[in-house]
Amino acid sequence: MRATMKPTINDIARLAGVSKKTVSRVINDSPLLTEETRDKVKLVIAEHDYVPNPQARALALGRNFLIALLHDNPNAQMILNMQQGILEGLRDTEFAMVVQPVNRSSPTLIEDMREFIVRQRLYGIVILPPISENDAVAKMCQEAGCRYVRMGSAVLDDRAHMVASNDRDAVRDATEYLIEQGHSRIAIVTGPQGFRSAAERLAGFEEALAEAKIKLPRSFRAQGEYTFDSGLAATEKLLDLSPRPTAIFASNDEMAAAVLYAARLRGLKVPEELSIIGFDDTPIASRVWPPLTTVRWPIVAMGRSAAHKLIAGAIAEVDTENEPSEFLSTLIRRGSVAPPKQ
Amino acid sequence: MRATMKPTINDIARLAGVSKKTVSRVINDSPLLTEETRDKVKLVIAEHDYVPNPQARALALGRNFLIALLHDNPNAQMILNMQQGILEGLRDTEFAMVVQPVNRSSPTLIEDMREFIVRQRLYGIVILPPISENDAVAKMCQEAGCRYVRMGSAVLDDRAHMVASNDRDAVRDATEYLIEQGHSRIAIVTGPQGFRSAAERLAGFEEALAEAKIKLPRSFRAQGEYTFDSGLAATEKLLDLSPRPTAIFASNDEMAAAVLYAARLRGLKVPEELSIIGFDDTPIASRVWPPLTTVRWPIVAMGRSAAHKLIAGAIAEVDTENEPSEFLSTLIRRGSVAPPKQ
DNA sequence: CTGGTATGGGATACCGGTGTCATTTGCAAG
DNA sequence: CTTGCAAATGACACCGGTATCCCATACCAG
Repeated sequence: MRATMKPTINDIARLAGVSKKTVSRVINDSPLLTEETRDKVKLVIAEHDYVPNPQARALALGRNFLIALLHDNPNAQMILNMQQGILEGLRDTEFAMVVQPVNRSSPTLIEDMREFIVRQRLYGIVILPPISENDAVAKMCQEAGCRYVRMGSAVLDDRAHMVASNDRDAVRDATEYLIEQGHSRIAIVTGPQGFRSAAERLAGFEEALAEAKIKLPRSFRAQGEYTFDSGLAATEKLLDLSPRPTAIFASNDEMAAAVLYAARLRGLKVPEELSIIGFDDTPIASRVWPPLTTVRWPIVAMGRSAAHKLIAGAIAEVDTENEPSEFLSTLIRRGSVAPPKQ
Repeated sequence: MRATMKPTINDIARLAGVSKKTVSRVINDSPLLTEETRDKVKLVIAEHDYVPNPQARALALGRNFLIALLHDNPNAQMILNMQQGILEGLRDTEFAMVVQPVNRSSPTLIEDMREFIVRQRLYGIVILPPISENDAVAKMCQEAGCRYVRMGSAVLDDRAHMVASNDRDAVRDATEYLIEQGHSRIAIVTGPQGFRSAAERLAGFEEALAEAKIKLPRSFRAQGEYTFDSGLAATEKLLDLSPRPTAIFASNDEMAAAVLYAARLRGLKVPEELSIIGFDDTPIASRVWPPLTTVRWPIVAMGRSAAHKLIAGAIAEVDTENEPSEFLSTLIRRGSVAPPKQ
């Protein structure tokens, strides 16, 4: 039915009776054209389903229309939501999104990434935590001539390069909620050493306790690694204490699920004998019994914002002015928190 | 330090004292070259970190080096594993992977997809279930001149275009396991109408029961939609029955988690009073208590295979001969199955 | 009527590769 | 010492766009 060959700019130029440069001007919304000429060309373009070849444009313009998502993160839902957000931000543009997981502990990390960026001539790159906390990576992007935006749990770069949630405030709120419920023996399962998000969440937790003049014994701070198994081990230690905590804040949902699991293993009733708050609001939080009270951060909106920051300048409609660099999280109250029974 | 500009083929040609065509031949492993020339050029390439511009190659060759992953699926872990598999299959090639979610129920689905394919001049496309079951989509890919591979739970296209698990066999095995344990009142929460995977899983379930001469009352077949909430509603109906089933097979883990949740709501002990088997082996299966017995299918291997099938021919090292078009699933035995207590 | 100046639009080179075909080189046979 | 032929290399056009610069026309003032 339709032409079997994709029409090129030359075809359109010939059919419209103009030069290919004029067609190019129409495509690029050049202001130098008569309305008449523009309409004439646009009509031909529409009639023939003409789509400019992005490879040719990329070659001529010296930049590719590819945004990469870089991650080294086990949280599938988070990555997928981020993908969704970025794609929303890229909608109706000619940009596409490529996804690239990396290995944080690889010794050739920086070189591998540079190779990837150079190979694909990437236009921009969104870096997810925890690797986004690595300044060397950001520096390399800069050097490689690739725009970048870092996602994170605190602002660690200038506005243009950062989209952050405010984990500290969110955890402070969550902890205050536990305190309001009457808890005073509150423990935390922290995230891994060296993770900014882990540090921020711990800081928020400590701030809330300090403000309420509640002491945090060293033993109430158990180290986790953001994984289910590490959460399990950490919780075991906490529940072995005497007196044991009446509430536990886990630095992510994966570990919060582990806290719940560990409580079940010992026959502890949740939330009557142990209150739990998690972080992330992944699907797992609402699939366990009881459903977990947790902190939700606006991943999709943050992804959208990151995409906008990257392509601002390339796309006329996108302006980065009203893109915040910090997003607010909210506490989702479900069934895993209750006042302590004395 | 390093040259600030990326070297081009002309730079390399000049520095090596050969024509750019010769450099091109080196890049493409042409057999027509002297070892001497080849080595000389390769040395220069290495010295200057030269990477051919993929956009230029794509333009000259008339095909892009982009593989797309198309999905319309709520299962984040599955999609991410698939991404991982595809990227493994693409490793050390110049191909990159772009990700594109679609809306199955959009009336403009086919046109949107065609637009996407044509716009990006995609080299190939991996289609995930359930949209992979849509023959119109496959036909459109064909027409648009885009290679495709469909993932699915049964073979519904020729070898070259299909990577499938065998859900029917896997569910038959799982059901037989329940029967071996002594269950005879076994119910199923099915997947949504019109999904091939749902039909296959149901078929396997029915085959096992028929073989064991166990009757499947109509009321023991509750319709779900692969979502947690639908699984919850379906389970409520099953548990209202009298006598109620002693075991439930849920057609995916999300719904299996809902079965568990529903059992808890009524104070039923799992697995003592109710055995549960799920499907997918998503992380949630091992995060709930008790951990779910479930069917695991080799998503990563399947993704890798799909990528290989797509780029076979483009990459010398990849041959599609030993790529199976059907992959086997395995039953993962955890804690949600026990003999019925009479 | 002439000359100056905007302004729309075209000719041509160029982006960085690849295909085609011509040319050079090496070496055995005549 | 030619000639013949195959192997190795190069010249040049081309892929489908964009940038630069130049020309044609229209409009205006003097």
